[in-house]
Amino acid sequence: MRPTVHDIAAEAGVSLATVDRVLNARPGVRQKTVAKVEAAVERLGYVRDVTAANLAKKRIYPLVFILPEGPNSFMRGLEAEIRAAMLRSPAERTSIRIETVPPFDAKAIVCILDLLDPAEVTGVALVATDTPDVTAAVDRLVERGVHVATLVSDLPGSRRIHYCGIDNLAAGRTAGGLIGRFRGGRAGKVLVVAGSMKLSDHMDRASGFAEVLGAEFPELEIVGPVETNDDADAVRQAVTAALEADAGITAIYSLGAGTRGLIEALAGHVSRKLTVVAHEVTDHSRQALADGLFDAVINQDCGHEVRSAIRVLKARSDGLMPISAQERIRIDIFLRDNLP
Amino acid sequence: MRPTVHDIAAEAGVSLATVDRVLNARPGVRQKTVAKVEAAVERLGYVRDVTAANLAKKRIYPLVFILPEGPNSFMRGLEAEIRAAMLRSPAERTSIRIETVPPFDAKAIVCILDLLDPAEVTGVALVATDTPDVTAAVDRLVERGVHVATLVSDLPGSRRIHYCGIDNLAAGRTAGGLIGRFRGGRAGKVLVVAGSMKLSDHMDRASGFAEVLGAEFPELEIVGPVETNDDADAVRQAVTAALEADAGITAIYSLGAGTRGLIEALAGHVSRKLTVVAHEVTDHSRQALADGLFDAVINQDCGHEVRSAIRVLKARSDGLMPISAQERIRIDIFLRDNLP
DNA sequence: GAAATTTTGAGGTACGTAAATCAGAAATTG
DNA sequence: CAATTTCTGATTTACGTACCTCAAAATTTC
Repeated sequence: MRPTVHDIAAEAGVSLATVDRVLNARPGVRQKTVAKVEAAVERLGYVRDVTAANLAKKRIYPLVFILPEGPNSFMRGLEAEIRAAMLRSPAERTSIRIETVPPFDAKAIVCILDLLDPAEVTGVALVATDTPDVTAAVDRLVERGVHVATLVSDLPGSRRIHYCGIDNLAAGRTAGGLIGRFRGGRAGKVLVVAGSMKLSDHMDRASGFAEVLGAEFPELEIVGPVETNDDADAVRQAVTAALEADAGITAIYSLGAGTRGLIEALAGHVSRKLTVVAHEVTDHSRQALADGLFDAVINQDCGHEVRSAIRVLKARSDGLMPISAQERIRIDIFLRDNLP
Repeated sequence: MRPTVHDIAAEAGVSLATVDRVLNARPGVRQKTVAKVEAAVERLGYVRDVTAANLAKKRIYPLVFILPEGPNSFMRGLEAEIRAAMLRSPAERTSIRIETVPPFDAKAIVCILDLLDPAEVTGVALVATDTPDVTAAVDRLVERGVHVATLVSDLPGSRRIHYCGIDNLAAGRTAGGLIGRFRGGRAGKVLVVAGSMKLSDHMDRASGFAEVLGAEFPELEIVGPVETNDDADAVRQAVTAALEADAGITAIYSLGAGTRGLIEALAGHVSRKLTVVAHEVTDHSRQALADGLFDAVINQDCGHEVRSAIRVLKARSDGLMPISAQERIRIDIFLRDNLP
């Protein structure tokens, strides 16, 4: 049987009340006595029963998710997963609020972060552009005692406790490896379509992609990246223009959103037999895979990301470390043959 | 606030004791009263607080994992994950026992299953060959009230409550899609190396692979599958023999274990520039990817599988349904570019 | 060394559920 | 209608922890 507070009290030769004071960092215990209790905890290998503690505390974890509004299918899928998690709130002792902000609007994010009350929120998960003001706002919030996790796109220099998303450098490299192998050594140009280089995930994907093409597939030349702000119409126009301007383009790597626009542009050039790799499984990309318009789609499981964010934020609020392997978000590769 | 048993008692106009009798299916309650309580539960949307219940019950979940012994790296990785889960046992209220059996030894599995005492075990997760005697033993165990989950390889006709593993038909299709695209339309033969057709996962992979090649890549002809019982030496001999016998082989799909043998065989034929897809990331396959000997490795995250098995078996013991999306094991595709 | 302060002990209640006892009420049986 | 049997209520203890109060002990301060 695992030891309880009673065992600690007996082992340390103090009363239950003192053990409680030490374990919960309450004042009024001499340093010498604190050491005795801590030694007993160490000796017996005591670990607080979090479920019993939560029951006694009637603890709930108030969490806030911040993500962009708008038609972006991936973000809406993410939101759906958050809503699914909200349905499990009673069982998981969470209380989740969703805040949406205009896409690429750093000021709006900063504003929300600064208005959060640490007394009312224990953790925040946010999808953010990697700009200095957002990083600063995150750091201010962490300073005020709120745990912050980044979602989908990281803020590398910030004090966030965890990043819930895929390794985007590896994702870009994967795309490079796939396109390179699919082209089978034939020379040509690859159009790279991105949303915004202010998003660290897009930056990383572009870097990883360029790295692999440079190292393993020198016969492929990169065109771009063109920035579209993840807007489908902008993507359609940019891709159409590029394809018409340059007959040497034989492949496309779309590392951002606006997949609908990409599909519309491709529909006008079916004869080109382009190798296409895009990101995120949505209704559109799924159909494009099935139709043979896309060769592969790189995906991140947003359900996993949301559940991971909740686990990590809860664990940190309890002062625990999460299972790191469980929190690693995998890079999923879908071909038409393994669509779920 | 979510309703408690007290609220149910008040709402139904009965005592706490009666609510308890109904909720825990204890005898001595008239059908009419049961209905009253159930109606109150329905009206208030009561859900039992599992953590409080477990605390009161001092509940632990005794689980048994059955897996093959021997040098198979994947199985040893699986065992390592089970041992990692055992370290979390105190917090997760599990008590896990590992039983190992000789590989492909159906009788040994049957023997262990039949000797399990339902009073001492609530759930079993096993890696098994798909043979009628194992299926029958699983059904007997389920009949005796033990929850059974299959791990890695399924027992399709059995009464197991859950299969913790990838969709192997889709995995085979994925391998087909990858090899087909990597070959870029060039005709040739693909050697398929399997462990045993008595394993449903190997069967499914072979079927999926053949399906995609037949439908999408008719220029590729399948040789095999050759069966090696997942023995590395047998794999080496089989692959070496096939490569020497047939100069038309341009690709290999290794859908079972014994990857070391495959690598040794390939080392003697580096000039052939074969397209190779294998299963499971291990030290060997990781090195082969890095060396460019393998083009892709299809993987299943055994940590996820173990955690999923534990969650499912626990949930079923509590009469709950797990989050199905969380329990779907993804097919991971690794290129040298996205190795973790 | 008395007074003030800090530290500690003892005991209780609570969280939501499980599980038990025992007395009393209701229904069924003869 | 009495004697059973079946059902129900009231109450208690327990799980492991949190948090509270009050008194007693130990320590520090003057």
